[in-house]
Amino acid sequence: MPTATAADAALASELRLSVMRLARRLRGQRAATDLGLTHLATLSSLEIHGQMTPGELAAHERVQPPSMTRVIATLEERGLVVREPHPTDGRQVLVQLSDTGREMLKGDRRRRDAWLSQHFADLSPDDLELLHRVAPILERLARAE
Amino acid sequence: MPTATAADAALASELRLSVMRLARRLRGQRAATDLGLTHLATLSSLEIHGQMTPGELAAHERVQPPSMTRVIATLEERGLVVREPHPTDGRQVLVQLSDTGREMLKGDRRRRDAWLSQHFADLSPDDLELLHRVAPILERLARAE
DNA sequence: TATTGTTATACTCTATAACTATA
DNA sequence: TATAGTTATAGAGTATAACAATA
Repeated sequence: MPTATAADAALASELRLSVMRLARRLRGQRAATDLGLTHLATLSSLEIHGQMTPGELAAHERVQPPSMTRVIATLEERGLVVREPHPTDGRQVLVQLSDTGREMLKGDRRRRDAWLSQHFADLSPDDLELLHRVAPILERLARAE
Repeated sequence: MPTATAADAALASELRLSVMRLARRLRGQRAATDLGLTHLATLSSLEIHGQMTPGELAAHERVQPPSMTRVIATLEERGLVVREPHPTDGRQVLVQLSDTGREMLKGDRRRRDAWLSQHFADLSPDDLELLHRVAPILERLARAE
């Protein structure tokens, strides 16, 4: 049935453009913390999953290991994460959120999302409900193989 | 009512992370054309709106004018757009899609969206319906003041 | 030998500031 | 003077390739 495929392609195109434009917009709002999005996402991952190795973080955030090395270096410089040697494998490193990082993350969350939630005011309750239901779907797409 | 605000903030946080992760994922798929996302969005805008000035394109794509200058230069180098002097205002320039650009855009659309629509296979019809309804909302957010 | 992480290097995208040409 | 566009320059983020340390 070619109709379904064509509809999918049209939806893909529309969704893709919207997501990219919104992402670019959101990227512009990061000035409040002066941390990049991968930095913040990395902190969030550490908050959720506890300590992780650089390799795990790289896989989780979908960046290459050298990129994660740099992200971690920046976070460590600012005292937001702590690096510890792995107890049994000398090659590996364990990264975890510092108390400073945890507080910063918590205190900053409201600010980080201020722009977006502020613009929720323009949306109807139905639209908000829709966003609430669709967010996990976008996350699934982002994490798909 | 603090509940609504807290719920909005939580939704904002969730949506923000999902959108950014999906955007990063989509960015990685651009290899097929080796053109950046702003380049492709610019071509799309020209396809939809016809000829536009660099300033209009910059405003539409939410980038600064010098960035759009470079985007246009790349597109012109590849013969995808044509620059013409403005008929009445010597300061302005009109940019429009070339035939090559139009064909490239058309022929490339399927490939560009292949990754995304391919992953629609993992979603239920209900999820797809949700995505269909949410795309314009994301676009509205992206274009909000 | 294979794996984990890092360093060295380069590329892409975007921004701000300064400049040119025209209105 | 003000506006449209461009050029010059810099910064952030990411990638690949080469390297070091450990398993």
